[in-house]
Amino acid sequence: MCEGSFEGRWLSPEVNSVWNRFLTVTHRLEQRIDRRLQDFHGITHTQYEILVRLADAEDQAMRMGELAGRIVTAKSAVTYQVGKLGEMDLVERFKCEADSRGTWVKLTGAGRERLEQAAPCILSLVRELFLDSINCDQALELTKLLETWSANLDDHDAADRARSPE
Amino acid sequence: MCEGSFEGRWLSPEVNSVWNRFLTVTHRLEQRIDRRLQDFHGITHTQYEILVRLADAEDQAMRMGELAGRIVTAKSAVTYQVGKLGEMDLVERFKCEADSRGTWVKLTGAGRERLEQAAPCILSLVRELFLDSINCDQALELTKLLETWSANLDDHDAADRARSPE
DNA sequence: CGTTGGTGCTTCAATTTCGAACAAGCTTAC
DNA sequence: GTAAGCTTGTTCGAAATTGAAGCACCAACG
Repeated sequence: MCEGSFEGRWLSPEVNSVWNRFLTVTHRLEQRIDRRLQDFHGITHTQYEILVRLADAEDQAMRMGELAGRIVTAKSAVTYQVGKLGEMDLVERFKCEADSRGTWVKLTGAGRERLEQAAPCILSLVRELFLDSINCDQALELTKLLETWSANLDDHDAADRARSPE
Repeated sequence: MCEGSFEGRWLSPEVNSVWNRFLTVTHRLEQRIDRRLQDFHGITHTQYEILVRLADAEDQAMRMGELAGRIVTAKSAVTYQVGKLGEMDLVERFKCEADSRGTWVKLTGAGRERLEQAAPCILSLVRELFLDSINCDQALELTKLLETWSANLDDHDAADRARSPE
């Protein structure tokens, strides 16, 4: 990237340290958020993410599969967590009319309430740790970076799909 | 602390989407790396991280606690994974002379070999997905961002430590 | 029709992670 | 010295995550 084509087996030290820092920072961020959610709101980060996606969705409802796609985890994990959220009455399941294999998950009133309690707390943490301390230019740059990475990952996924069906 | 006075309860949409993308991208990156490590080299990402840290360490050895600090996980998880790596003979444990509560973990020859096999594969993936597609300025900017976040997290940890001992 | 292939979700066993409780050993302050 | 309090690392049980296998259903082509 900076030092052009790069035949060595190892990354140059500076580059390696960028990647290490990246891993460390992301882990620490998630840990922080997870802890705060559990301490103050009794849900895990995965559960919170589910509530957020549902709240954003049309009709506050979503299909299991799409949910699994958005938060990035195995489908079986979503089944499990939606089960948990169901026990807490934060979420409800409905059979899907159009496709009877399918399941809709819908935010309940209690679910919406819980989210509205938790969200300001978490969002202020996100601002504090992640966003407040960066300026406009940096935010713009970050957005670009994220888009780049996203596109790279998409390419990679596409390449995989192209390879395996053979 | 969480529900205090607070009028912008929600992040603005653009800002929110930065955070969401960030979460998504980091998860996808880790997933990719994990899969490649398991498919081609028979170790998980956590195990790989342990090997990397040990290789970087003086004498290719490290104390359990420091290891847990570097890769960001619970101490018990490190005990577990070092156990696994021990079974595979990639790592060895030694009692610590200076402090007999302590344990040293040391990379074995086989461990070093395994790492040298895996590293180019993983690093090229990291380059491909993460680093190649960004230019020098962006890399610089990213480094700054990571430092900022790191510092924020440090402050936060410090604030915690200051609060709890009371 | 029917049968073949693919999809959506769940179930299950295996693995991993976490936090709390613990044992053992250091350290400090009297 | 020794008692009180930290630190280090492990153990334990509970929770979460994963991938594979399975089940029920759709779609589409003969």
